[in-house]
Amino acid sequence: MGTTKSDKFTEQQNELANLFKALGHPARIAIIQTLLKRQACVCGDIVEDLPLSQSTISQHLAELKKVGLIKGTITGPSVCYCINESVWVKAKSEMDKMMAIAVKTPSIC
Amino acid sequence: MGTTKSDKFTEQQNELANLFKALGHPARIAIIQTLLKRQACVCGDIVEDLPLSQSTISQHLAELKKVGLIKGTITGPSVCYCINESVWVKAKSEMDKMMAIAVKTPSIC
DNA sequence: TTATTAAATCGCAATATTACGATAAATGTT
DNA sequence: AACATTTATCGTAATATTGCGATTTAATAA
Repeated sequence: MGTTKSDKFTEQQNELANLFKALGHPARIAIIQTLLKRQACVCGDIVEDLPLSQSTISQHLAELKKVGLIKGTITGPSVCYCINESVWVKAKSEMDKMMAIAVKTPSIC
Repeated sequence: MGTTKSDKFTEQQNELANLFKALGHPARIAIIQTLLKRQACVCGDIVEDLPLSQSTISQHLAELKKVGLIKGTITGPSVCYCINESVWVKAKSEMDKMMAIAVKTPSIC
């Protein structure tokens, strides 16, 4: 095993889980925070900011890109990454739907 | 390796990542949705609802309990699980802080 | 063309996660 | 006490994730 049984759950449950999962690593949180602060930035700047190797950061960027939370465009020899606003809008609304109910649900046990 | 270098990131980044990570599996999303719908429910009911074995669900419940998103109290022979409202309030505000900025950040690349 | 720089990908090792059956622990019932 | 029920834990197997160095790829510069 070691494999998530995605086929046993709904499309919506899998999508939401994938979004959360992509944000479930401190390096990826740090990357997002950097992009929010700088609006956009070159991959190399992120590598300088974070205490991880270039190849490791490249992998984290790829995972964030896979779920659409960020996008990157080639600008000459380097790649400029930024927040993919529209996906965040959708992600936030999905997450909010759940969280808004959760914070109003009394803990009755 | 295979080990996240948590010590290289801030407490806040690790906490946020751990919350997201706990929600980063469709079974755990499904469990939360069930608890939101029923307000509270016995472990066995969740096992009946989801297409996973009893032991697997017990592990997912333990992970959600570890980060505090749910809590369980023993009632006779069974355990009643419910949303831990106060932790969700804190989690939501942390997540919102990031997401509110993200949805307003223009995609400039 | 030949270098130089930037980023992605490959290959690998270590650890983590997912899942299940079997077993154990705890409670309630007969 | 003996049994049934419920949930947690153990042991194990398969796969995934994390991380790094080395290499490759792509684009510019000399």
